[in-house]
Amino acid sequence: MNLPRPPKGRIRNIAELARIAGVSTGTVSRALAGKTLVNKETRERIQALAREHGFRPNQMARRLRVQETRVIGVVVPLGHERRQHLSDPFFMTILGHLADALTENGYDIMLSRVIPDEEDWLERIVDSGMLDGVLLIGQSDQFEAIERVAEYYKPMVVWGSHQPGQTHCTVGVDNRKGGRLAGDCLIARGCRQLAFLGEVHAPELSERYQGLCDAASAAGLPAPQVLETHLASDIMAEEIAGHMATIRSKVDGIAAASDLIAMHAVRALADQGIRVPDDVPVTGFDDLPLAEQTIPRLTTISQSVPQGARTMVQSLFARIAGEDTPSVEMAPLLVRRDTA
Amino acid sequence: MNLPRPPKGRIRNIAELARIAGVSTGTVSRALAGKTLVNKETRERIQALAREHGFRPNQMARRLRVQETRVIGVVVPLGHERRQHLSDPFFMTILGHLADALTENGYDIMLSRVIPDEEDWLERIVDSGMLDGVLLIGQSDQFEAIERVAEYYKPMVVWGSHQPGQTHCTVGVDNRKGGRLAGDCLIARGCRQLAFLGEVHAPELSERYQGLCDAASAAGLPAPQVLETHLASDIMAEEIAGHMATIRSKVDGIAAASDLIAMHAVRALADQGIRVPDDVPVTGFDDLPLAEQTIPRLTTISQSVPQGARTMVQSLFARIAGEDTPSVEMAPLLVRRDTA
DNA sequence: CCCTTGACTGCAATCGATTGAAGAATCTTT
DNA sequence: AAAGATTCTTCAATCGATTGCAGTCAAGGG
Repeated sequence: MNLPRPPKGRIRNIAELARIAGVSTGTVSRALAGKTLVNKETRERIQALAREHGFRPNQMARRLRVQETRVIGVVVPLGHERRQHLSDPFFMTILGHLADALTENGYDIMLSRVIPDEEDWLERIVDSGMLDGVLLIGQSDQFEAIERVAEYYKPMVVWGSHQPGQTHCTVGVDNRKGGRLAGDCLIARGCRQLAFLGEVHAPELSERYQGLCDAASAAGLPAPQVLETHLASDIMAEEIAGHMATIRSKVDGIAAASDLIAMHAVRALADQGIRVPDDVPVTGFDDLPLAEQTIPRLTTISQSVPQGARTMVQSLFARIAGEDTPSVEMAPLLVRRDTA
Repeated sequence: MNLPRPPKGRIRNIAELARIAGVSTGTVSRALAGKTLVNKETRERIQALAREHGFRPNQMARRLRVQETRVIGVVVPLGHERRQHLSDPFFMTILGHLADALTENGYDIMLSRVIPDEEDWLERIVDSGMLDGVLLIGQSDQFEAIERVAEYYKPMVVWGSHQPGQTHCTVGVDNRKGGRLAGDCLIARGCRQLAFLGEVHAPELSERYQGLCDAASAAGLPAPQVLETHLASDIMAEEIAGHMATIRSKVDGIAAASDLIAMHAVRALADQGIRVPDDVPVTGFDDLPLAEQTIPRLTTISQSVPQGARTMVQSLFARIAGEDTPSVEMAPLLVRRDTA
């Protein structure tokens, strides 16, 4: 049961093992792979020898040879918002679910956060020869680059929004409809002066704002104003606090671009003695775990992140197997909790 | 500025590129690496050709040859608590910070969640030949296995607690002192009947409980009771709610094993009309972002996760360079917020 | 005019495995 | 006992790069 503490005279490759076993490298390779092609006795003898010396075949070499890595790249492009970090709760949440789904299927994960300075950042990743497939979390402002690569590189699935006629395969929620749901909810509570708290440079967020506008115009209200906020959490808190200090009587309902933003908004309002939702209702977006963790719990638009992650992984596996999978657009869902 | 949309007749390796360039593979290799050894004109011609055909050298082959991967393994062993998922907020938080530090230094990250079924799970990882170094998040119940590997594999740093005389290099907080701080804080608020909410199977958590006992005995109080709770978040919520329903008048102060547990406890207490901190103060442990995101904000013991992550990465780089770094034990810090 | 030097470029070994084809040894079958 | 079938095992090519060493060629020096 015990593994040998100091693996004696370290063996570096199958050639050395072959020498001390008195067989050829081919036999060793097959023996360690458990192939029945080699005699049971020699096979077990070689395996015992390998165990004894703590030898394990070099995966880099094996993968080079078999041209299959069982590694999936999970890539977060930070184009429009460079200061945003991986520790962002949305990334972390979806990454956690992707990781669970991938490891359960025996794949390793290579995690990259890239700042798309070089135009060919994505080509570098997919052509590196290190990956069996790629999952992109968010399109950022890199729609063109993603399309270009999708033309020839099939095993790639992107979390983001779907434009008519696009080549690359996305999984995501209908952001515009999500924005609409948030707007309708606020209006139903009697809000007349809506505001969108976030930014509108990334396509996903801009669509959420569009949806909010849809709701407003359907109710005969003016277009909601945009309160600009960066996505990097270190500066976000102050910015939001600043906004919240200026809105008295100008805004009576807030649709935030994300749960994180909503959370900061609720906190800033509370600090100013403005009651949520009685004075100003607030909606989030994403339905991350944190939406349930705040008190009051956030009313928010659910992106079904766990389900989305599973869908991405399934779709990717199908693509690795050579199939061509369509984009999936999930329906957003209003989750009513305590803030609106 | 525009990359070619359909990279014409795909080139698969430097040999093909060499052929159409009319030079040898050696020259191509050197040219693409930007070595001045090759004539400026040929070099630029080859680079242009590569760009034109969208060719990029295979990293697997290169890394096999140069025996350096620039990939760091980040490994989460789930020994005693198999149901725990990667999406756990503590993992995600520290992973985010590790990822930031590593990518800033040009390293990629290979993420593995392992369930240590096979005794040699860690050997498999470090001997895979795919990694320049390994960061382990948590020791779980795998102290032996980690020690065994640390004997011969140097570039490894572990987040966890330090036992006297151990071989492997850890970075972590003094958990016992942390438990003591939590206990002292609760006692100072007048609590006489403390409880530890969590589990005591992993060494880190058990030390936190020890610290709590230290505080109790220093104040002449009986040993705090342990309210057992799993770490997997799906079952945790109910379990905690169950506990909270039974403690009336038996417990007047709760030290939770983590922020996540504390958060659930606060919520469960609130649902029962028990006020926090007025009726029952609660402390967390970790000081994750979520501790600030709940309302009320959690009073908690800070593990300085961002700093710890930086320390791990620095220490690992030193080890990759051949130095031998000592373990680092950081001092925990009581962060007073609203729950105790 | 020969020799040295410098500037490139090519050759071929190497990293550490996998695997098809061919060879050797043993066993059947007639 | 020869032919054929089985069962292992070895040989050598292959995956796609990198790099020390040797070779070529032209310019410059004596």
